[in-house]
Amino acid sequence: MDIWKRFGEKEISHSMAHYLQAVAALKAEKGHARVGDIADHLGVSKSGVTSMLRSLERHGLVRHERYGCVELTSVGAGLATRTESSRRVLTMFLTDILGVPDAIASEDACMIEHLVSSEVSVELLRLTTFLRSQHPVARQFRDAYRTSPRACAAHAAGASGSPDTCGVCADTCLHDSLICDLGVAAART
Amino acid sequence: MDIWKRFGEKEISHSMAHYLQAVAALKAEKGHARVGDIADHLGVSKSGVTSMLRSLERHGLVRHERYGCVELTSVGAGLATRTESSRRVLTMFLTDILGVPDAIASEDACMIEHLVSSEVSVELLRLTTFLRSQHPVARQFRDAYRTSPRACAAHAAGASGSPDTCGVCADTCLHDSLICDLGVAAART
DNA sequence: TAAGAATGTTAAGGTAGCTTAACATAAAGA
DNA sequence: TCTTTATGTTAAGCTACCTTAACATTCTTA
Repeated sequence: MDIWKRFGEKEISHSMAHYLQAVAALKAEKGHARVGDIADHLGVSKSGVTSMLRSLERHGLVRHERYGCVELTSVGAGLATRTESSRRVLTMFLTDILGVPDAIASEDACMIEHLVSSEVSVELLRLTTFLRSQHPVARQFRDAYRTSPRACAAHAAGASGSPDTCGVCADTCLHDSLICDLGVAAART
Repeated sequence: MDIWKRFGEKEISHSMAHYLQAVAALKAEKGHARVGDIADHLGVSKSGVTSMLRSLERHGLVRHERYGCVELTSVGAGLATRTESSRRVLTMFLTDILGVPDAIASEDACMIEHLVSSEVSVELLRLTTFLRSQHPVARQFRDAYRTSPRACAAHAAGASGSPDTCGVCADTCLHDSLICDLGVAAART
């Protein structure tokens, strides 16, 4: 049970992913990426950028010489592209298939874009493409799903929760536990 | 464009989420959670547990007195349950709907369980429940989806990639960019 | 071409989350 | 009770990522 510890061992951190994407975006937008541009783009200080660039350079993801422009290595560029693609797929899945509001979809996608394996991203792309398509089954799905119950079917039925009928929730209703109001903000103050 | 910075402002961090789940699991399993148990369960040092408990106490998520047992507050317990539920829903979606291998599904779910909003978790539960159900449309979906093409349909067609036909990929094929071999490990050594 | 503005780096410091080593407390047994 | 063992805490130090303040370099322009 040690998977959780590998969080810090991912190929790139959340910050690194966004620095790489910033460099790629600036390069595409204005032809070059400089420390100040990156700082503005990400809303961090220039000194923070300098030190992150040192770290990215150590990881072989960018090239940067003192007072010069920043370039992505091929590995860095690949990572930037993959993260960006992952974010796009996630966002589209969350909005178009799950029907979550744009703001929430964007935020969730931003948080997890760099943590989702390429296997999952690819399958998510496949599912999203399929369910958005003109395939007759996809059309039927969209019609039927719109009216599908919001909560776990077995428990939503109200009938003293016969758990066996719900393979997802098993013995406890996941729906309720997912939406409980935690009031963490209040606890902090 | 500052969503990305709120990564560190989530109600709980990855580590905190797993500490809370560990306490809940130990409490359920042996009736109490002590520092050593938590350390063993998570594979960290006891001193690390002590200091994390101080932090969790500051956040109002646990109660802990010197040399005593650890208790979850109601907020902490709610957070533990929600994270656990989120993980279960994610894992089931990834394995049963997307068809990703168990090991990858577990790892991805572990990484993002605490980062996914409850809105998304709830909708994911609804979708998973529906697609696993005996609803005729769900059955048809399972039959049809099994043979659905693995790549973005428009690009997979091979035909000089007419992008307009693929609403997901737009101008660049996301499928290819998601699976590129990055060789980051190699770059590190 | 020298002054001033724009840009970039270094230095020092803060939080989070981990480590090991040394120390403190509690529990058990002779 | 007194000692041994189990358990928990403190101290010091590490990396990552951010900050501000001070300093260095480069660009621009008069």
